[in-house]
Amino acid sequence: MKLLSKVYDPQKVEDKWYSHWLEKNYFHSEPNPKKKPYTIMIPPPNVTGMLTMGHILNNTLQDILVRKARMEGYETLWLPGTDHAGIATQTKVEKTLKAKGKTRYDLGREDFIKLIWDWKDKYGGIIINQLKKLGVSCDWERERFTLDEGLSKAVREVFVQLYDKGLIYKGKRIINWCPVSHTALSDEEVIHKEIKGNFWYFKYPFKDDDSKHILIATTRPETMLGDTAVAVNPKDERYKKYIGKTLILPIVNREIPIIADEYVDKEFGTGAVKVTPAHDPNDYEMGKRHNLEFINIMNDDATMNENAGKQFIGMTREKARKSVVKEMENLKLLDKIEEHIHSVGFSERENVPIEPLLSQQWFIAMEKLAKPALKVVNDGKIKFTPERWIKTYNHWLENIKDWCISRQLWWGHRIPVFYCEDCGWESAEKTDPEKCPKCNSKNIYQDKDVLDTWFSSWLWPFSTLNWPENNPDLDYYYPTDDLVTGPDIIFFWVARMIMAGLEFKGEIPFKNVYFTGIIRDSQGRKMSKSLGNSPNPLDIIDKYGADALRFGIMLIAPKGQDILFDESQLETGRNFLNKLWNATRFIFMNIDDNFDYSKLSISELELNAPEKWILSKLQNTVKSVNKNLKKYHFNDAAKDLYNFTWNYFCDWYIELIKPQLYSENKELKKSPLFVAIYTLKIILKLLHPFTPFITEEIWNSIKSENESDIIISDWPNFQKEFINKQIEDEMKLVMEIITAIRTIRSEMTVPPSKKANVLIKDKFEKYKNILNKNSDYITSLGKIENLTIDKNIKKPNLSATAVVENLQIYIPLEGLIDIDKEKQRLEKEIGNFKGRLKAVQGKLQNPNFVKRAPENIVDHERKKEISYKESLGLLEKNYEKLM
RNA sequence: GGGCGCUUAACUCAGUUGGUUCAGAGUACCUGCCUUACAAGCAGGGAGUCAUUGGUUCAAGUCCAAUAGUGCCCACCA
Repeated sequence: MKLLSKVYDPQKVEDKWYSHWLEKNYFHSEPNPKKKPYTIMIPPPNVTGMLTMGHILNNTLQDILVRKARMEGYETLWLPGTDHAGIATQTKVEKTLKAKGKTRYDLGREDFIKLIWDWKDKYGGIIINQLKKLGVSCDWERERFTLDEGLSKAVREVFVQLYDKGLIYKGKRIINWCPVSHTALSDEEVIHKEIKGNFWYFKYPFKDDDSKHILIATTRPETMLGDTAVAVNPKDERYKKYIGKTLILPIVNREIPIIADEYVDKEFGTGAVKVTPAHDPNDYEMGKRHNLEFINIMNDDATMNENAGKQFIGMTREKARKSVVKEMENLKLLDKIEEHIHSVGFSERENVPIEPLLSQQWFIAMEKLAKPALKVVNDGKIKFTPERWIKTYNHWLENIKDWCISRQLWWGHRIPVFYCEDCGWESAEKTDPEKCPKCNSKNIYQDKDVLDTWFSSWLWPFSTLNWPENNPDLDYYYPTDDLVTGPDIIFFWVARMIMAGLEFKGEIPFKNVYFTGIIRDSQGRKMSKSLGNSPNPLDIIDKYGADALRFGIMLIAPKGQDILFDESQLETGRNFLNKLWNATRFIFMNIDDNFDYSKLSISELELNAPEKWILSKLQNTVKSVNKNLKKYHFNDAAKDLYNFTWNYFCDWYIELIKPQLYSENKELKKSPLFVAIYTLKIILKLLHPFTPFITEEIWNSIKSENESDIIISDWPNFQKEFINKQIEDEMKLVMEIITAIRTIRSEMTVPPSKKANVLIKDKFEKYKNILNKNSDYITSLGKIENLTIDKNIKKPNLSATAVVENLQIYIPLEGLIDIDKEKQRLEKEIGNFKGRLKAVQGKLQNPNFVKRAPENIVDHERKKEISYKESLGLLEKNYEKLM
């Protein structure tokens, strides 16, 4: 037995056990044909990442699933890793260069990449170490990185397969160009925001007659420099006569045609649209339909190029906008400016407006891949929790567009396409060719672009198991079981993993997807660095301990709803663990060193009512926790454990057995104490997935020598034989009596130190047995001097009364009783019962209710009516006696 | 413009299959307690027209519809 401090101190415990678990290799998994596998692949955090509250939520959930599965006897693998996060990482390292006044171009591609690898080796482990603080039980021997050798191989295999099938293609399209990171982005990496802007009305004069003009409205004046037409709706009577005529584009003085296109909305703006095919997706489509010229007026960084005209070269978009407007004003071609709110695409990473740009990029044709992915989810082969995300998933996949996968970055998987300068050969290759297979020329080069980070992430469930090589790990662990992730990456990641799993592995990648909520601050705002409202989880762990953080988060995290987080909520978790700690201390204090409780078993003990009762309640809890975890109702499971431990075990059971524990007769304490230890041990096991550290600490001080660490102990299964409904009812009555006595004492302000006499009148001797059996418990918890139970008791003068079922409780309070107070109390109680009676009678007087409601419901209402009437009668009698 | 959520006590939220201890928890508040496990505690208490309106039903926080407020996602309206 150990001495335990009065307050639980996580700092002393957590690191010790994490090292212990690692030393014992409990987290490591190898294929074991005798066991069923249970596998989770971690959503790999960015190497650049720092632990956020989102990670805490997500990884606690996974750890709960994993630890439970491990205890249940599955061969459990939780495979960890990090994501190379193309743009984020490259930007981060470029910033360190910039501080030295350099750019990546000064270093050149090779050296720059080497620099990022150095950075990764130095800082990439930070988030992993932070996760370890949380207690996650990942198999660190299997840690992977989306840019490591094995994953690169998988990426290349996939690229070549899709290329050879014709599903990867190169094309000139309007893409989202990020002018800060100088790369194309996929549609998913663009966030639309409502921006207050302007509508500028410009006059474009006719070629034949420059006194006449057509009025157009635009939100982006600077793009007029690339206009190659003006479009109107063919049915628009106002403009019909002008179709086919030629305008002079001001400033540039280019001749542009007026074309007719259905796309144009007659009602919007002026009904005439300037067309800039190289800088707007819709205009691009129109440009193709009408064979217009595509004039790109911008450089990669969204400054103006020579096509924009000499006076604009080098200007930023913003500056060019002002210049163009001014110039138009000077030319007297600016008609008016109106305020206009419209949506602008922003780069997700850099938070700057993206530029739609015509550019040569690589794409994946997605439609074919999407179809089977839709099927497996809608057929229920992959289950989503909460289910409603299926709709979002369907909507995206049904309207899926081709995925732009090329990025003009240096950090990432390079596109494995090779070209021959001499004969024009082009091919995707699994290994770097030394010469052109067609003409033997050595004049070959590889595509300069790299792949979107998600191109490696979407292979994560099987690339981490060394696909494409056939190997025992892949056979054993794939498909994985659960995926836990946020709904914000349902398109980026979840949908694409499903597509990849089906396409390349021929099998779903996971059976269940649990979508967590998003953690927000107490005002409902998203946590973000710029707002400074994102607490550092490591500080919280220092303050409360990882267990309290885990448990606290689980208590407030409802299924799939967003979570408003406030640090004070974690106090509940911390207090709970302290309660558990102290309950343990209490038990320890009562264990005699010279008695070995591990030699006892429940079957050979004689159990009193409280023992039977707590064992029954315990099994209810086991059942409920298992049910809730199975349904991913983590907060309900946490609440089950909280309520059982605090309200049943501590508040009632331990209090009930105290007299026996303090008794001189050692025999008397054997059975209650053993049941206390037994119950505590099961609580610890159920709690272990939620709060691994404290449970391992307590477990190791209480377990018998032949038992293992709790982390690999057996998970408690429901044991029906302990359920005892009769005892539960009995104890409920006893507890109601005790509470009634306490209430009177409290309301009559009888101090706890003053013992009282209590008389209980059991008129019909209905509860004689129960009362006799449990009178000691009532005496001790009610702080009673003398307890008298009889069928013939006369209410003593000046006593407070209460009614439980049809028992009357009298507490004589000579000298203490305040008649007015007691009257008030009784009036309140009487009012209470009258209300209830009225409600019940209302139901019973409704003939339809009696006729149509099921019999047991009607029966129950009748019983209630009788009982209320009885209680009311007794209360009223007592009230009258007071007068 | 479409889709998906949310609205229950002062605050943050549970409430699964309509019925029975279903009107709850934690925090906060009030009263009394340093009762030898725990003041991060114990005992007791007050507090809600379950957003509004209508419908289905013997019976509605619970199912349906509409409305209001609020949040998120998707969508090419210059």
